Amino acid sequence: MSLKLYNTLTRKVDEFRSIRPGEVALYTCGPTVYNYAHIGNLRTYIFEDVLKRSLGWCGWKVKHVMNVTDVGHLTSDADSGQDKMEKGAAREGKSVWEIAGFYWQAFKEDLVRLNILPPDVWCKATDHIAEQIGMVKALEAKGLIYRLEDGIYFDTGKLGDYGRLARLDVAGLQAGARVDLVQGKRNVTDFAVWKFSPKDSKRLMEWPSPWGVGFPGWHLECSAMALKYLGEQLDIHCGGVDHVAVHHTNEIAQTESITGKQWVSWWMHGEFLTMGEGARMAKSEGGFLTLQALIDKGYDPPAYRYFCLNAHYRQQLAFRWESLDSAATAFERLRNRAIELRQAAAANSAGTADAQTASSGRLADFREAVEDDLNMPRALAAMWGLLKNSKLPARQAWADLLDMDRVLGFGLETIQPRKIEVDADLAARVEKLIAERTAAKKEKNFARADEIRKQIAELGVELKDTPQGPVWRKL
RNA sequence: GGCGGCAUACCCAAGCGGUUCAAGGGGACGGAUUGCAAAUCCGUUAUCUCGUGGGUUCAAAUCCCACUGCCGCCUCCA
Repeated sequence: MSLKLYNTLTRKVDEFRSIRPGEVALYTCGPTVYNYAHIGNLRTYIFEDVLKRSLGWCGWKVKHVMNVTDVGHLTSDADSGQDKMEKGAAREGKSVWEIAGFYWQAFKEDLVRLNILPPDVWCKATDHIAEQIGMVKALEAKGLIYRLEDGIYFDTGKLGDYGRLARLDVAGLQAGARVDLVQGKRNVTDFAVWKFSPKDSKRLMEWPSPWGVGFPGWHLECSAMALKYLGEQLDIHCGGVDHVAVHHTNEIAQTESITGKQWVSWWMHGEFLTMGEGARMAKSEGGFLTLQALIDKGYDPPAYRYFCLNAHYRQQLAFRWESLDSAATAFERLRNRAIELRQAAAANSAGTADAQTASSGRLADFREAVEDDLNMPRALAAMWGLLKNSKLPARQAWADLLDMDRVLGFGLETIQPRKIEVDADLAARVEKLIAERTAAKKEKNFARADEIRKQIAELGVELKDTPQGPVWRKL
């Protein structure tokens, strides 16, 4: 049980130790369900999945909580007064609740398609309004909040170490702030813990509170739900790097103000997937790639997972189609190799002592990579080392591969050959051509055979002659 | 303006003081196999080299400084 992890709090890689022996309380920031997740979001969830699997693989029992932000919060168009949820609802002519339900479901499906294990607890912000109001009350009792026209704000100036996580230079922020100052805020870094509904319009989502009708500030939900499900101290809290400076910093401020204890031992952040051609992938900017878009282009979701695992989680990764192609090819080889190995293993007897040794060497490399701050590129290298080792008895290699897959999460145990939906019409045409070609081959009329193969290729079908006869598949 | 990161072969990407002066994947090329292909297997593909220029050190891709280029955050974007 030795695992070294980078901690944003200390900016160092340290050996992970849980608060309670053998158990890990893990909180990961979940999606705001007003639209589909884009592949950049998904990269972060893949990283968190690898973290969670690695903890389990190293022997910890993990309790994982993930929130779902279904409360509308403000868009970046500060003056519009509309929030993302309501905007999504207006766009699609549905209620905010329908929107939230729909995209949450879509998100869950993405997780399944990427072999991301679901959390033990899903918690929705709107199911925890009372807890959030309770936190504001607690903050009020400590004299840490103040009231402005549009909401109740947290006074960050009262905290000595505000911004410790992000190492914020608060003075510097004030000097160079390019954030529009809310009128009356005492510090640039102050943030809303409760927002009032606009006087002239009724929001679709709003709740009464001791301070007035409105809705909770965004940062509050994670604090409230993490406290509820994981207690006052938890081991690891994750999210995207963009959350370091604001969201997580504010979560810490609120939570630790209330409990008086260090809340989170380990903060971990996944780096961004960037779009090669300058365009940034952001939900709020309209154009973004979803997992479904990749599928529509013919990629299998685990190929995207492979693409992500090929780079370290703390490294920015530029999305390029050719890089994805490269990952997709590698993943197909892995899939085929795994299927062969599974079949061979079923027929094979256990290995010799020598083979056992060779095998444990590979596993040792793999373990070292995992334990070194989740170095998946190295872990994949170890996996290929195992697959390339033809001396290893199949049963042994298969057992080791499955063990590695507990971390990698490609679902190799039950993986099936890639199949692409083909309509019956096309299938019939291809079969007919193949029959003709087989006949031509029998007569040694290879020119004719090649011509037919060309015709088949024009239908977007790849034809292979195997010892078992011709095999085809739609590309 | 503040904070942070990155520059390694054709591409992606590990390595972060010596113990391999550089993993793995993709691609390309050569060979085996094939009627020819595909798939598969074997081999080759950074050796005045790790953006450039200095420095530290017995020793640097790995540490320090400068420069250049790129990227991200500081907006309720993962």
